[in-house]
Parts: sequence; structure tokens; C-alpha cells
Amino acid sequence: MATNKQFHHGGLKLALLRAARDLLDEEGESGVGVRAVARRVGVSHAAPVNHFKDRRALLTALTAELIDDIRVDIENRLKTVSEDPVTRIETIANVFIDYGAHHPNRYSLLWRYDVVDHESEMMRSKSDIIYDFICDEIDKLTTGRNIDRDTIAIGLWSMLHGYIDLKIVGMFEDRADSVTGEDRPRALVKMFRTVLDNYGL
Amino acid sequence: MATNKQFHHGGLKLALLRAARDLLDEEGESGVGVRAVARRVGVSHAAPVNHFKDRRALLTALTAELIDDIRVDIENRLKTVSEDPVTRIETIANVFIDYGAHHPNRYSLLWRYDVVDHESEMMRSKSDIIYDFICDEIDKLTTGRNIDRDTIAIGLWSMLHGYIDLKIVGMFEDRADSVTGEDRPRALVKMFRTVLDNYGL
DNA sequence: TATAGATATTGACGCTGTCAATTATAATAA
DNA sequence: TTATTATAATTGACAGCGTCAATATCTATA
Repeated sequence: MATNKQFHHGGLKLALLRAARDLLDEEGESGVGVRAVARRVGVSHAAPVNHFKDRRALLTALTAELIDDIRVDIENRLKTVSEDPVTRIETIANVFIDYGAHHPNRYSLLWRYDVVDHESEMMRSKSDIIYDFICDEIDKLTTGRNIDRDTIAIGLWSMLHGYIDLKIVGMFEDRADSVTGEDRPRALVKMFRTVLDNYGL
Repeated sequence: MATNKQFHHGGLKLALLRAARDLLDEEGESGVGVRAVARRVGVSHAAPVNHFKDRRALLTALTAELIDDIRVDIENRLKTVSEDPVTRIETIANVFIDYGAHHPNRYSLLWRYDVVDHESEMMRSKSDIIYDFICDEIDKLTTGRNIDRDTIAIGLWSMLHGYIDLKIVGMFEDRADSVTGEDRPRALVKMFRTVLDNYGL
């Protein structure tokens, strides 16, 4: 008979993660503290230790959740799209670019190797997931040909990540732009399209 | 008659910045604290406030120094190289890639908008410097032609930054590699070369 | 109903950044 | 020379943080 309230919480762990995510959105990584999260949930400052041994563990669990969200997003969008690998790559790229634009603090956290434990059991399988999506499609294009799969994939993945990251930092803000801001990502994807063309893909 | 020792230090400001840089290399951004820096220089915990009003100000000043170093590096390397814009772009890229590989903590700090004040007087002129180097060369290639300068520059700059950043995070570590690690950057630069070719540059 | 295990609280510790008050030094004016 | 002023460093305090140990509380099981 699952009572979903024990004495102060049904699932404190879930509540903590939800609070952590909200704090991340509002204040950035530095705002996601053990005490701050506990405070927001309305629980004592040391309560989280039962579910996350560390601030590091908390941030790592949060990051794992975020990555899962992105994975689901990509999977859903890919279902609505043709089997053409290039189209699918563009789809993946767009999901990712949108994610970075709408949730800059979440995106930045994903790559903070100093506060997130990418070697943990929870993360080891996850941190490469988005990259793997890209590789899958590149594979379809390159199988049977004498082309280095990784060079293409790393090139695309690097450009994608770099663009999102630099945009979050504010690099491209006051730059004279003959291409409007919204079309810029598309221009980059199209640019990479020419790379594939060049390799005969 | 400039006595270079006042009562405890000649140039405490410089010494603090030097200590900050060392701590950054050894422990990463989180290791660069006001108190830790003061401790290393051998001065009281509140001494730095006279020269840097904040931890933020300290990190910002350090970042400004690092960017200056890179600028000097690039300028020097460009002197030893032909006037061919593509060659010069490759040179810039290589300097930057090497910097990221040898000083990962320094490179990461450059883009930490949460702890570095990129809007400060000191930074406003500096944070675009490396990007400007690239733009200068792209300009030489695109002037007179109906090609969007920024799309090319942003694409290259994004790929460059993204690759360095992802490499620091450890993304490409255990990945099957038909291209050896050292040749990877060159492969990417060459890949971008094909982009330029495609635009007829 | 008693016991055991999980879960939350309380209080303490050392660390941090920051500020105010104080002391020490250096440069300048009388 | 001595007195004055501005600069620079010290000391001590404060609240916040992460973490740990000891304690209290609730849940489930025997």
C-alpha cells in the first residue's frame, strides 16, 4: 500500500532534483547548493545527504537527468523525419541548438567537468549519447567508403557545440550580421552540408 | 626614487596575479580564491581587496592577462608565416589548439561568463580579439565577393572552440581513432579548408 | 507491541568572500 | 627635521557554504 507521503516527503529525492533544476535555470550552477536546494524543498540543510552524498553527486544526478531529456527530445523529433541521414543530422543539430538557446544554464552544466562527475556509473553511459546519435547517421553515409568517420563526426559535433557555447557566452551578439540571428544556425548546418558534399556523401 | 619594496611588497598586484595563474593551472578555477591567492603570496587574507575589489575582479583581471598572452602568441607566429590567408588561418587555429591542450584550465576560464566579467572595461576590448584575427583573414578572402563573411568566420571559430572544449572535457578520449590524436586538429583544419574551397575561396 | 532500518534534524567544524576598524608605511608639506 | 595625508596591509568579525557526527523521528517488519 504505497503511501506517497512518509513523514515529511514521499519522494524527497525527486523533489530535490526538481528544485535543483529550477535553481539551475534561475541562478546558474553556483546557485545549486546542497543547502539552497534543501531550503527550497522546505527541509533541513542536511537532509539531502541521504540521497546525494555530495554536492557533486547532486549535480551529477541532475546532469544525467538533463541528458536523458535531450535524448528523448531527439528520439521524438527523429520519428517525425525521413530516413535521409543528412536530414536527420540537421534535425539533431536543431534540437541541440534550440536546447542551448532556451536553457543556457542547463547546457553549460553539461560540460562542467569540474563539478560534474562524468566518470561516475550514472554518467559513463550517458555523456556520449548525443555524439552517438550523430555518429550513427554519419556511419550510414560513410560505410563502404574510404572516409574517416570520426573526422566528419567530430568536425560536425565540434562546430555544433562550439556555436552553442560561444553564443551563450555572448560572442556573436553585437556583431554586424547580414544573416539574421535565427537563420544563423541553419546557415552553419548548410555550411556543413557542403563539407559532406565535398566528401561525396 | 622608486623603491620597489614598500613594506611588504613592491608590486602585490602582480604577485597576486602570478599566484592566481599558478593556482588556476594546479587546481582549476575553484582553486583561485581571494584567500588562497593571498596565502600563497604570503600576505593577509584581506590584502587583495586593495587591488581587486572582488573575486570576480581578480578572475577577470587574470583572464584579461591570459587573452593578452594568446594575442601575443598569435602575433608572433603570424610574423613567421606567409601572407596567404588560409595559411594564416591555419596558424591561428594551431596556436589556439595548442593553448587548449597545454593549459586546459586557462582555456576553460576564458569562457566562464559566470565568474568572469566579460562586460567590464578591461575585457570589452579583449574578448573578441582572437575572433577578430580570424575575421581579418576571412575578410581578405571574401572582399568583393558576394559571400557572407560572418557565416564563414563563425563556422570556423565555432568548430575550433568546440573541438578544444570537447577535448578538454574528455569527449574524444576512448573513441576508436583511425586518425591519430595529434593529427586530428590538422584533419579538422583541412576539413574546413574544403569549406573554403566550396565557397570558391 | 517491540525492534530494526531508513530518513530527517540539529549542531558543530573549517572553509569561503566580504566588510569595517585599525595599524603600518610612504610620499608630501610645513 | 617634523607633521600630515594618502596608500596599503592587518586584524577581527559576519554570514554563507559543504560536510560530518550525534540525535530524533518515522515506517515497516517480526
